[in-house]
Amino acid sequence: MNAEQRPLRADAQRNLERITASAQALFAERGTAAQMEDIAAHAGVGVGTLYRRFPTKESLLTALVRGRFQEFTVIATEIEATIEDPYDALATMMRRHAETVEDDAAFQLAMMSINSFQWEGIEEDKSALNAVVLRIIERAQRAGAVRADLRIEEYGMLMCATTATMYFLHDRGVWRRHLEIVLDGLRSATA
Amino acid sequence: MNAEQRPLRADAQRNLERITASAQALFAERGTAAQMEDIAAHAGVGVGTLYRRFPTKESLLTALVRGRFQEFTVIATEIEATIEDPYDALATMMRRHAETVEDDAAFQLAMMSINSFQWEGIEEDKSALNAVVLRIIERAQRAGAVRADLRIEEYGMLMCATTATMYFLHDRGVWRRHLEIVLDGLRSATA
DNA sequence: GCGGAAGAGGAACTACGGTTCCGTATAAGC
DNA sequence: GCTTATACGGAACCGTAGTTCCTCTTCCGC
Repeated sequence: MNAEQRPLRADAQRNLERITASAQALFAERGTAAQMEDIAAHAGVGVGTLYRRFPTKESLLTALVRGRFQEFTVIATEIEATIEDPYDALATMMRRHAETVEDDAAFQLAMMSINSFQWEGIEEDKSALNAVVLRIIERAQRAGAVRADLRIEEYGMLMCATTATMYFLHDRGVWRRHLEIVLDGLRSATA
Repeated sequence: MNAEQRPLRADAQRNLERITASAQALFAERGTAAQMEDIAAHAGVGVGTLYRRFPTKESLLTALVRGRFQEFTVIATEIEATIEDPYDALATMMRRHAETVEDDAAFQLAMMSINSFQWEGIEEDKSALNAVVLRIIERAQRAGAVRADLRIEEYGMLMCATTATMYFLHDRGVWRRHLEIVLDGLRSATA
């Protein structure tokens, strides 16, 4: 197969890093509308070089999105281990996840469409995250802090909604308000 | 000025209606990605004819969006006059507004970007709607049914979020779940 | 140092979709 | 019926942005 071939040549490695960084920066700033030529220029390479590493724009975006998405799992795991209070753990996770997305327009779009678009290989990442999130939700439910009818699939939905307020409403901070209202809505009716 | 010129020729009037209906149908089904040629074909006319009435795709979309947006005001006004219970009025308005958007992908996108995109002339429609919504919100607040810190600008934000769950999550009904949680979050902390 | 495989660059190619243009058709008034 | 302003159709045009391709360069093992 196309195996893990020998390491990249030194210059290629260097360029790959610059490309990745530039792509991250431009996608964050301009969303998925960022152009391949601009990314290449920003990285100081030609488009041909860019296409050698990432055969399509989508593959470039996907690589970046997966990388950032995996941070979600790291964050959730860290919170699970750190925060005692079951409700606080859930609330903090949601806030931290939203903050992760805050300054990256392309990532915002990716998060919203995570369930309606085929991001090559994202399914693995998604189930890894789901496992941790599920534990955090169930812990909060067992403690009676969160409505019992909250289902794991709804986590993505709530994040999608929160992210939309960032993406579409260019008013830093509104999303916090949305999340606050949602969190209030998640508290047990009998709290 | 370009005044209200004489009425359209009979055939032109007929075509205008078919164009409007086709555009509405295709934008609803395919979102803003619906193509001008397809719309013309669906209406049984050439693109030239389409462009005679609507000089740009954006103008066509805007006309449709404004039309649908105005329904919002009608709905809100009707609810204000009909529903006694202050909380119920607010909740019903949100549900009805969301339902209005439900089967129209382009309109969903328009609603989400209503504050970040220049929809020619939408400002008027927006302030007409705002007046009614404000009364409904304040009535609910005076009754102590809804958190006192809810601000009128947040209505659009909540609808944006709810709409996003329709647009991105292709699961009819999730949005109702989102709205339910939000509505719970809106109830007075002291309710 | 040399040979060649791996890499770089960027002009050119392509597909797509909105928009224009103009020759032809037709409604509507005399 | 005739005239003409209005309208129609759709091929052609154009800009945009992703992708390809081919020539030239550079790293790296012998």
